[in-house]
Amino acid sequence: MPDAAVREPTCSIQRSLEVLGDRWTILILRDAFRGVRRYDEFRRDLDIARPVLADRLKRLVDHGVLTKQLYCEHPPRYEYRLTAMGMALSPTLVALMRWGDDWLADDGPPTVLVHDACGQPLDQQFVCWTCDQTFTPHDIASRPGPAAGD
Amino acid sequence: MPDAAVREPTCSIQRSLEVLGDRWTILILRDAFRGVRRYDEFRRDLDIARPVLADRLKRLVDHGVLTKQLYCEHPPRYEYRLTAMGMALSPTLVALMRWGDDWLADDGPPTVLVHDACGQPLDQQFVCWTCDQTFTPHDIASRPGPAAGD
DNA sequence: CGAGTCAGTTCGCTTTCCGGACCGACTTGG
DNA sequence: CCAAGTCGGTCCGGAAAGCGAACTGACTCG
Repeated sequence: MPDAAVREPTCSIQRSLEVLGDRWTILILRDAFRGVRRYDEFRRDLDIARPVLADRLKRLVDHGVLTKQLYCEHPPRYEYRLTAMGMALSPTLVALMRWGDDWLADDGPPTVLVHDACGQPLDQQFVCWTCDQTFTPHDIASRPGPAAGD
Repeated sequence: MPDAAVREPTCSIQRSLEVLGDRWTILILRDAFRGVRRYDEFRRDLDIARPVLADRLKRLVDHGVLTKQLYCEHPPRYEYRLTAMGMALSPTLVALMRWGDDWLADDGPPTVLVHDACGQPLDQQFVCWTCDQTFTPHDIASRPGPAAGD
């Protein structure tokens, strides 16, 4: 049995958490998906301390999840928008929200996500395009990928 | 002095984060999905400080995400297993993992999740059962749910 | 009997987090 | 021109959380 000395970031969940692994960061992104873009808007909505918000926004920009765009020249004012990388977090946030809906919301979901085209509630599923079917967590297996260490 | 009742979260993401919103908690759950069940196994794998692990396991058990089951009478030994509530976090962890794969893993994914039945990589999609189709984040809308406050 | 395992708890120390105060650029009103 | 207000931050000291090391206690194994 080899020692656990080989503690490298070889896990994608761990890598993701290095960017998102903090209570405020996820809430900032939730707001971003809702359309919030400005420093003060985030601050008022989240009731977050100023230094913490500034730090989290900077981290997210540094990681490429948000961009800082000039929207006013005099005085210089910026807004924070989701990049493609940020938009790609949508499934994660949706999954988190649905879990809260299902297991923590006694009175039913406060907000329901729907398919824009028809207005019906959306579902989130694992899909196999080969078998052309959806399936449950129990039918998931895992195998080493291209960057498998050992 | 802020009233606790007013600050009660009306957002399912926020409620979820009250249970999961901590770097270690997610990693513990990742290990649980991998089949890790015992205190010392978690500790060695995560290289987490003992008091922190004990606290996180207790929190997860208190919230109903894990159960503590006796697996040895003499001496009494327990193992931590995912409940249905815990298993329901699967889409969240899969989404996190895939995001890391797509945006943070330069050399490709270290681990690939596959459909157990056929061995082909799985996909995760938003599904509308009314329109009988999958769709992207851009086609999501939201509306107030049953528990919409104001 | 002594060493080892498993599952914790207790104790200080250190790092990180947080909220309030402060800062600077600019606009608006008088 | 000066005063007040807004926006987007930075700085600082106290509070909380994280951490490693040591200790406990119930058992097993040789």
